[in-house]
Amino acid sequence: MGTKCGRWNPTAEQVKVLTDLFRSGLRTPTTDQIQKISSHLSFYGNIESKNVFYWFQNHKARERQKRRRKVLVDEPINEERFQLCQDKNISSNKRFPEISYNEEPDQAERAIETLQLFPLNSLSEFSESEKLRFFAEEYRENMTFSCTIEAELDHPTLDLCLSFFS
Amino acid sequence: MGTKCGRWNPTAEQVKVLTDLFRSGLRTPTTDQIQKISSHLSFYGNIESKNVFYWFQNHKARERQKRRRKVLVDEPINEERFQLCQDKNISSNKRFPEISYNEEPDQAERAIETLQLFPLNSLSEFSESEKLRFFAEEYRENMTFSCTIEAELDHPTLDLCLSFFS
DNA sequence: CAGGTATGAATGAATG
DNA sequence: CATTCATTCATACCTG
Repeated sequence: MGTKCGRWNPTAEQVKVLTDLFRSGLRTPTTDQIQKISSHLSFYGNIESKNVFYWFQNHKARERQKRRRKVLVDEPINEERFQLCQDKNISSNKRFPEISYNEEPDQAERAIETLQLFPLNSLSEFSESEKLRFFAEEYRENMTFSCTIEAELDHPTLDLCLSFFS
Repeated sequence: MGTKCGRWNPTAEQVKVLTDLFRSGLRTPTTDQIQKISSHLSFYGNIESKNVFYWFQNHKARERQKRRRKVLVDEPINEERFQLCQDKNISSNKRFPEISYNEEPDQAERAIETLQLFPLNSLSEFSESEKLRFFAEEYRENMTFSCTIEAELDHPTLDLCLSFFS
């Protein structure tokens, strides 16, 4: 338990709902949506609207950051390894299963490979393309979002078919 | 060795380079810098960008912690202020209407208590002195950072003379 | 092996 | 939306 209670400590159920919403495409909930989500999640424990707000802010930002770094470092080096890394993803964190490391069979080999692919002076080229990187992920932003989350518990379903386009 | 690869385990060389960079004044590297550093350090072993990111975050934060603890020892009076400031956060957020479905019974009480101990003007004053206190150590933050690390090995030098202010 | 410490990792909460 | 800070969790490693 986070006992200190200085800050919000989401329960597993709360995280699940939030994650489901996120995976369903919700990124920047409106005030109304935040209210409803918060109200719904209060069933599972203490929560405030701002917690929901921050959660989405953080989750979106970190998803972006993660991708930013992956694309530049992992992907170009070796796509197969990257895939393997994703597939072998084992939750190392009880609360938020995240990416995990896969053991590189040969570190020295990879290092050499990396250096060959990315001599220092060629790295600067990526700075440019870095800026036009992720447009695709934003395409949902202004779309109507309609989703119903199954709570898997005896709590009423969270119906988010809100007046989204008013 | 922690061959488990459950989490990144920096090699001595990696730590040395990172520490040298830190000592040279680098505190919060940009994404580009993180990329370059990570790429460079991959020569010494497996590493990801986020490892570099976390390393600087942690190192800076813990440096701050140490300094703060030292100050607390020197001036015990400040300790109370620190504790109170950290434990009881004033809920005076304007962005969030504080709909609060689960109101903490003693929240109002604590808020009053906090206000009594720290009238607004004294709080801001403290905040300012805090900033001043640690200004010295961060003065490099926005300055141009230019440093060349000697790797002491047969690996090419890491040249971080980047376009810092673009 | 137990307990403590150092530190990697994560994330809530801001701020500009 | 990015960036940063504070705090906490998790784990490697050391020591007795």
